[in-house]
Parts: sequence; C-alpha cells; structure tokens
Amino acid sequence: MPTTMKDIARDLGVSVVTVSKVLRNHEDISEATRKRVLDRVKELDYTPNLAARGLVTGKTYLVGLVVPDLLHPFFAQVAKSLSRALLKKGYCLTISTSEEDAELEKHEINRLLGRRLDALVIASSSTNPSVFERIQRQGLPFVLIDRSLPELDTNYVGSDDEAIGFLATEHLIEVGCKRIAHVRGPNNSPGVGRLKGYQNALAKHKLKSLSGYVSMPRLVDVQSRESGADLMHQLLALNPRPDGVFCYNDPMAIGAIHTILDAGLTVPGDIAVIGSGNLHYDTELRIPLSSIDQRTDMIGERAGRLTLSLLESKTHPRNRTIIIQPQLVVRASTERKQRSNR
Amino acid sequence: MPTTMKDIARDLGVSVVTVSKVLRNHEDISEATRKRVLDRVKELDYTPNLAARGLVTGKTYLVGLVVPDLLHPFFAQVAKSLSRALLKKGYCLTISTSEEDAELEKHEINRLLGRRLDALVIASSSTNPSVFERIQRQGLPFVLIDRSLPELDTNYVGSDDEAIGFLATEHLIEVGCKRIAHVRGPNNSPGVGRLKGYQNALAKHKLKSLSGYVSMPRLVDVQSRESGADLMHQLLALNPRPDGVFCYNDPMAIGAIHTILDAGLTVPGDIAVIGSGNLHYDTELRIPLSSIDQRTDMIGERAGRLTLSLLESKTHPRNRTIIIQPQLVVRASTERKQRSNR
DNA sequence: TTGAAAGCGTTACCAG
DNA sequence: CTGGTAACGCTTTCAA
Repeated sequence: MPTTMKDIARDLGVSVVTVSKVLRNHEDISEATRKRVLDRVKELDYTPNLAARGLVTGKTYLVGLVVPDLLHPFFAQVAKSLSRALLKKGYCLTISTSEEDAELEKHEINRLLGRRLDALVIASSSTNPSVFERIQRQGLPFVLIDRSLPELDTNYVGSDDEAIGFLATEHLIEVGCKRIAHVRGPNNSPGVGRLKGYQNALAKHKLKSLSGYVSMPRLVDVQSRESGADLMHQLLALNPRPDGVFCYNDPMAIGAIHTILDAGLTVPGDIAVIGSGNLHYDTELRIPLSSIDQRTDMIGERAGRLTLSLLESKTHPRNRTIIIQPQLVVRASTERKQRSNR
Repeated sequence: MPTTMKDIARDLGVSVVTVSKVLRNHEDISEATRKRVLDRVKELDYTPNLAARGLVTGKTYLVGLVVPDLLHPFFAQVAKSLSRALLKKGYCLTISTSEEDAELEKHEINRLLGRRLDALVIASSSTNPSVFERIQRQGLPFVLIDRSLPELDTNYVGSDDEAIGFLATEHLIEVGCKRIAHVRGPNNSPGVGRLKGYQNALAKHKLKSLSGYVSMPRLVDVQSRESGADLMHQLLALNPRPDGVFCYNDPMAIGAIHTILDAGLTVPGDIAVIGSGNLHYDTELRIPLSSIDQRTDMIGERAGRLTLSLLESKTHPRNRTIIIQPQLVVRASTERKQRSNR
C-alpha cells in the first residue's frame, strides 16, 4: 500500500539502486537524476522503510528501554534524558514498562529482542540474572540503570546508593535526631545500598538502630506512597518512637509524613523525615521535603552516552560502571533540631 | 549474528518453511518434527525477527505514541494505560516526545512513519493539520488524543474541555468568589475549550471577566509551574485583585498558589484556586489542590480500544470522537467561602 | 506432512 | 554515473 522505491524508480525510468543511492546521499549520482528523484520523493511523500533497510544493514537504529513504571517521575526523567541523548545520533527509543513484575519484564524483553534492537537499557525488576545472560549470549549490547545485579558483570549507570543512605542519615543525625528509623526499599541494589548507607552512618556516630526501626514494604516501588504510610504506622507504634526517618524514596517519605501528621504529630518537630529522589514537586508539598538529589537527568544522559559508545565502537568494549554522586537537599521536613536541641 | 530460522532448519535437516510453520502453530506439522523444532528453538534461544516478518505480512504490531512531555503525569498516565490496552492484543507501543515543539513533532512522526507502524496515537503540539493530512494520505490509522484540530475530521479521544472550564469556574462561584480570573492554557483545543467553559460559567451567573483577568503564558505546557507563578504575579497587580482563579492545569495552579502565598496572601482565604488534571500528588501539596479529574487512565484506555478497533476492522471505519466527562474534586484550595462569605 | 519458489523493500557489490 | 544481481529473514502459495 505505501509507496516504495520501486514505484519511484518505475515512474522515473531509473533503477531502484539509483533511488536508493540518492536517498542515502551517495556521491556518484548526477545532479540531474538526483533532483528528479528527490522531487518525486517529495511529491509522493515517500519515507524509506527502515525495517527493510535494517534487514540488510543489520542496524535498526532502535534502542529499547525497560523501566518499572513511567508514572514514577524518576523513570520518566530518565526516559526523557536518555531519549534526548540517543536522538542526537539518530537512534530512536522504544519504551516498555515492567510494572515492577519480573515475569512481565521478561516478556517485554522478549518482544524487544524480536525487534532486533541495536541496544537495550534496563532498570530491572528482576533479581535473577538469567534474562541478562540471555541478552549477553545474543550479543546485544545492554546497559543496566538504577539497579545493578551483583552477580553480573555488566554496563551500569546508577546512583551511589550507599552514599544516599549515608548522606540522608547523617543529615538527620546532624539536625539532632537520636532515634533514626529507616523505611527501606526493596531487596534490590538501591534498597540494599541505601540500607547499608543508613547503617554506616549510624555506626560512624555510634548510634544504634533499635529493634523494629527498619521496616520494609511487601510491594516494591509500586504504590510507594501507600506503603510509606503503612510502614510509618508501624514505626509510630514503637517505643521509643523514632524522632527521625530516612525513607527509601520520596513517595514513601510523602506517605510517611501523611501518617505522622494524621497522628497529630508534627514534622519536623516530632519526627524529621527525609527521602530520596528530589522529585520536581518536593518543594510544593504540605511539608517541603528534604531529599537526596540523584541527578536523574544525568543518569539518563550518561546511560545514553554509554549506549552510544557501545553502538559506535566496533570492538566489544569492556563493561563500564558509572556512579553518579548524590547531593543533599535540605527543606522544611528536616529543618529543626539545630535550634531546639542545642 | 543472531540465530535465524535457516540455522535451525539446517541443524535439523528440515526446511525453513517447516520451522516457520511450527513457530506460528500451523496444524499440518507432525508432532515429532514440531517437538524437534521447538526443542532446538529453546536451545538456541531463538526469537523470530519481527521486522522480517512484518516485511512480508505487512503488519508490524507496532503502535506509535507521540506526546509533548513524558514528565507531565497526564501523558505518563495516558502512555501507561494505552500501552496496557494494546499489549493485551499483542501490540507494542513505541513512545516519542515532541517537547511541545511542532517541528520536533513532525520529525518524530517521520521517524515513526519510516518504521511502518500499524497505527499512531498523537497528543499533538501542532496547530497545523498538514502533518495529519499526510498521515491520512498514507492510509495510516491514527487517533488524536487530548488535543483536537477543529479543521480536521479524525478519530479523537479527549476530555470535555468546556465542561472542565465550566465545572471549575462554577465551583469557584459557588464557594462565593466574585472576581474570578483565568490563567489560561495555550491556543489549542483544551486551552480554548476551558477558556470558553470559564466564560460560559461567568455568563450563566451574570458575572463578568474584568480587564486583564484572563492571562496567557508564552510557553506552552512546558514549565507550567513557572508560567503559572509568573501569570499569577500579573493578576495580583490588578485592581481589584481577583478572589478566585481557575488555572488551565494543576502545575500552573501550583505555581499560582506559590506566588499568592509568597505575596503574603492566603489560599483559599484571599484567593481560591482550582486547577485541572487531578494529579496524583494533589492531595499532598502545601495547600491540597482542588481540581477537575479528567480520568486520564480512561483516556488512554479508550484510545487503546479505539486504536484496536481500527486495527482489527478490515473496512475503513468512520472516524469516532470519544469525549470523557470530567469530575470536580474539591480540596482545601477552594474550601472557604461557604462559611466566611455567607 | 513437507518444501521449493517467489516475494516483501531495501542495500551491498561489482560490472558496465 | 548507472544498474543488474544477490542477499537480508521471513511468509505465502502451491505442488509433491
């Protein structure tokens, strides 16, 4: 149904090869024919079929991105900056979501493999390296983002999660918190890394984490706000009650604050709260939220550049790990104890 | 480099056709060969090349989505629900962003056309119908969402924007506002529709819009919060100052509230504010934001169903317009005048 | 039940 | 400068 090179060639009495060459700006075409072809192309509004082209060249100029959830601003931002980085070099990004479900992720990856992408970027919901071993076996370049798999030697771009946990917790300590709880994340590398950072900060300052002070959601990165609220409920029931909470991410922190305020307590007066991610609406919240900026757009951009380097080098480059250093952002949810406690 | 049917056929001493048939569950294959093929497929972890298949079948099972900005929760939600709807029938969604730039949008659409999508869904940043006439000429089924083009007869799924403007404005009137301003949106169908709804509500209640009470951003749907803040600044300078503001969308409303509070005024005490979109974090804001729920996920889902119907019907069905009715959601940013003014 | 041949829209290679 | 031929990986058709 759509126009093909054959149509144009027939109309003009030239060969398909000539048309093809014109379209790819080959040198060895006379100005006259070039113009004739180009004119006809415009008239018919012809666009070359990239699938057919890819079949013979072996390049699709398609890069896949798999993220758990596009509604999470973190992943939306990554998608945006990644897409922008790739577009500059003519690569197109196709986005799939795994809804934080390892099975669905596998399924989506399979679909993408069928499209013969040039590369794959994944924020994986899976803790099982088998999918990635498959990808590796297929010789498809890929980059893990946000979440790494310890067993696996891969390209990786992400935050320094231990630093996130450490920065956040030490900040709580510095504003005078004595009993610091952690609403932790899932059992993946960011969840574990941030927990470790939390523990390191406590250890450095000779504080201990009381029993029950680390609480973990059943669901993973979906309905974060709800789980933050629920887990905070449990923390409030403890004795002694925490006076500071580091939450795995901002949505959880928002949920936690909600619970605290509902219980008639104040933030940061009774309990200081800090999250991570520095979402774009953190400043506009009921209690503006202190957070750790993960420089999300840089994650996407660096992942893009790394992907491009894999795509452009003809040798199989060694795997690279790129860690983005996080930064503390202080807002009202932790602005207190400097005064009240010293 | 990757495995092909030829490899499998050679390994097994059967023909490529046989392999192809097994993979598509054809009946006329003996159980024995079927099993042999399937086993080898699994061993080699083979995935059929969809591009090659598409070349001969003419179906790519790819649907394109073009949105202005994935960071805007509205479009992220649409993408999510659309993707889910299409996935059920085996269609894959590929997402592009236009960054609210008509030129970039054209460019992205061209790329997508080159991929020979089965259908296209677009929230267009363009006011120029020519791109869509092109798509129509190519015979590619497409669905406009969120923004329609008045000159163009197309499939369309979106909100009832006049109803949005009317609901919001009438609500402000009902809580006692007398001088209602509108921070309006861009010159596209939602912007114009909501403005009209605002005017209709004023007219119905015999109120007039004072000079300067409708203010419009230079930028369109990017940095909405900033433009909301700026425009509110202008409104505050007016005499008399408005006591109610309907903002085109929630980010603008958030920016407007920011400005009002910074000026030492209160919301809703001095000025009541309402937006549209009912973003997922509206409840957690400094002043929880009254809004108009556009039932975003339904927009995505209905767009998905409409797209599927275009894809599955062999005749060229008539264009359909699906309008989703909005709903008022009242929160603190407009909860006042019932008491204070009566 | 199987497979040979033709073809999908394009590009690579090489001869003229 | 131009174009014929083969090939990319797959499906369709039809004959065996």
